[in-house]
Amino acid sequence: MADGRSPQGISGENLLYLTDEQLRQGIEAMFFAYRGFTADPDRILADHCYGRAHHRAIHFINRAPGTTVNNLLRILGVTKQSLNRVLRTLVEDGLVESRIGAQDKRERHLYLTEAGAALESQLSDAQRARMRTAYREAGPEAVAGFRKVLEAMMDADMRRAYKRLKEQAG
Amino acid sequence: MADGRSPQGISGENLLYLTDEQLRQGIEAMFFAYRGFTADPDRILADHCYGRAHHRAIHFINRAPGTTVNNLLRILGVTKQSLNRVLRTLVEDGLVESRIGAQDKRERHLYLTEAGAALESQLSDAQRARMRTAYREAGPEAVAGFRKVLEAMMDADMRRAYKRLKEQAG
DNA sequence: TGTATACGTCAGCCTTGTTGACATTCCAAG
DNA sequence: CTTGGAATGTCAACAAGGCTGACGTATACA
Repeated sequence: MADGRSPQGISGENLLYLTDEQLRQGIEAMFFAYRGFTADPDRILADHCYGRAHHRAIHFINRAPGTTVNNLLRILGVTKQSLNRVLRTLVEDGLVESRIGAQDKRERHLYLTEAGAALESQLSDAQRARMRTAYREAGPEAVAGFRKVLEAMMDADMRRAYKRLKEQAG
Repeated sequence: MADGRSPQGISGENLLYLTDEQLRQGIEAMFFAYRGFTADPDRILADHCYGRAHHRAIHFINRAPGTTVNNLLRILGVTKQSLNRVLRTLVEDGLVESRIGAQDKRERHLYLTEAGAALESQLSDAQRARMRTAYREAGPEAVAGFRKVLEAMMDADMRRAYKRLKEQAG
């Protein structure tokens, strides 16, 4: 690895895209792209005195209405204290509704209110617009590859969560 | 857009990958993948009592040795106060050396020390390993598409910074 | 009845971002 | 030579959003 090549690059096949330099460019691309990815929602959120954490909660509540707190916790990968702080302000501000479960009354099922859905679609529109431009610029084959690599980059449990969401509404 | 299709999806061409649902899946893929992307370095950093901000500084100093603080500031997109705090601890801990500029003595040129380079390569190895696995799993065409979409997702100034780094050491 | 689960909450800590104010050093233009 | 502005560093204060630990309540279930 000290020669700037991955072990695979040395063995037989011509895997130039696996050189350390190519991998590093991929790493930097992820870094810079993620900044672009969050830039538009961040601006909107700032106007509403919210942060990225609120966006994430709103996004996944919209994606899976009626989801429980525990479920959301697993998807977001934060502690319940962190999530609760965000969730509490969203409920107080009337963007999220928390309903006690019908079967299991310990659970709280989360829903966006009308106001919550309005903010969600404002954020979502902005982020999709960026995505759409990038997708159109890159073309369908590139998009397929993009998603393939991203999926391969996820931790196993996140990949499961991702696929579950896809099937749910795909 | 209320019908779940992008405007482009309606006009003539069959651009199914631009439906709102497809775009949303891309958004979620970015979110989950970025978690995986940072997971390995984060674990290593925690052992050293550092955070992601230290990683970013170390990465780009390694990438462009002798870079100035201002240059780093632009690349990282944070305030000088934020960067300075991180940089100060790295200098105090002997991972980064800050040399006063030869031509312009106001500038500080940043270099990794041996210890800094050691941590950099530990972090880098871990992150590259994840990237390599993902790349190998997805294949060369997917990788090309991945990078194409990421580049298209960046803000203009970040795309310039990204390309400059690529040319520098590509 | 006792244990486990789901959720909320309080307190405190850390990292990492922000703004504002101010000092220093130095280049360059007048 | 002086002065304006750029590059850098530093102090202070603050906020978001992570974290841990501890504790309480309601519910479910064996």
